[in-house]
Amino acid sequence: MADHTVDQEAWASALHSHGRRVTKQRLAVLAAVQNHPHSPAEAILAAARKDLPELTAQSVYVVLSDLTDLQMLRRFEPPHSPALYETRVGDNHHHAVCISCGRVEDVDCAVGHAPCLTPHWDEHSKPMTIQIADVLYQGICQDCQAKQQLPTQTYATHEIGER
Amino acid sequence: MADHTVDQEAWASALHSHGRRVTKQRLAVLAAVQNHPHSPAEAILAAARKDLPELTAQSVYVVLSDLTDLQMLRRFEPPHSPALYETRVGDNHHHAVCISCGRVEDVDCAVGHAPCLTPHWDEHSKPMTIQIADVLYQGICQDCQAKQQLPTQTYATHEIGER
DNA sequence: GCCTTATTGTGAAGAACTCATAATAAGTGC
DNA sequence: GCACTTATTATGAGTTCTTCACAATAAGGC
Repeated sequence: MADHTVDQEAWASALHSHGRRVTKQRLAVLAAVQNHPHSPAEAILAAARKDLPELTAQSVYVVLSDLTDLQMLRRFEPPHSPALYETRVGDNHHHAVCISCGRVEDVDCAVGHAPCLTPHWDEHSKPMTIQIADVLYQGICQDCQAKQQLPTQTYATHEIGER
Repeated sequence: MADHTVDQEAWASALHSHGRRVTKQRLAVLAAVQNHPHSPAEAILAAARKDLPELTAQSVYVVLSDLTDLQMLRRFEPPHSPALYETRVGDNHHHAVCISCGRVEDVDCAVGHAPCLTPHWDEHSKPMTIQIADVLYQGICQDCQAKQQLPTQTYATHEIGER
């Protein structure tokens, strides 16, 4: 583990520049998200409570959605799973989700810096001004692929959630 | 409106080929999804009840998720919105969501037939075998863009859901 | 038409998230 | 450093979307 003081100061100044007060709750949530990327609110609460036991779930929800609006955090929602959060923002990366175990991996963009930002519109649709293009890959991770080779293992279609 | 009998027979044979019985509930749900693409379960229930008033919400949920597993329907979950369903499957198209009003438009793939199916993996991540790449565009539709020009209109950040 | 078993309806429960309001504490000025 | 103002957090309940267990119903094969 590296020196967390550096991160804390970076978070503090980022909060300041967005006109937010620097509270231990926000710092704890930010640290928890950084140490546990792709985690749901519940897991972030659990992690943050190791530093700050009196933190409540509702505060975590408020902080997460506020920081997401500020673009200090990024939120994404895999199918059949609660929303996940991460600190890696602004680099336009995407995600791959294992449909068997729910594991999430980061994926850099395949088509350069701003991929697929110029969609081909249907003839009958009204074009929109696109701001974000999120790509969600779904597949099977190496571990689950290995498990499915075993004879006793039945094909688990929708077993997402790593609880 | 075209002749619905044709569609019904197509749905019936598709259900048969998946080993499912042909029930009026399934046909009503399929017709409702076809006539109201990108609709949540609640709207599908309402639409299907016009043909079949005794249909229940729980049946709709069961039918929708079963038909989605069979790939006869496609399900996707825009942020801050319940799951939406559509009958257009197997053509690898994507979706654009207006972050202001929640309107959804279909988008054909920008990069050909199977776009972005070869992600660039992080150095530290374990590659997965990718099966699906869902692209979710987020932007502002023409109507909302026009509305935001008006002085009295405040910037509505997260008003999704067309209830 | 009858029978078997998939399918649907019933009623309730669960997970994830949000809301209203009171308590607390961060930052500002003295 | 201390009081004050207002943003922030905690409390407790409520909402929404979805699923579960089990009984009632009906589709399709004989």
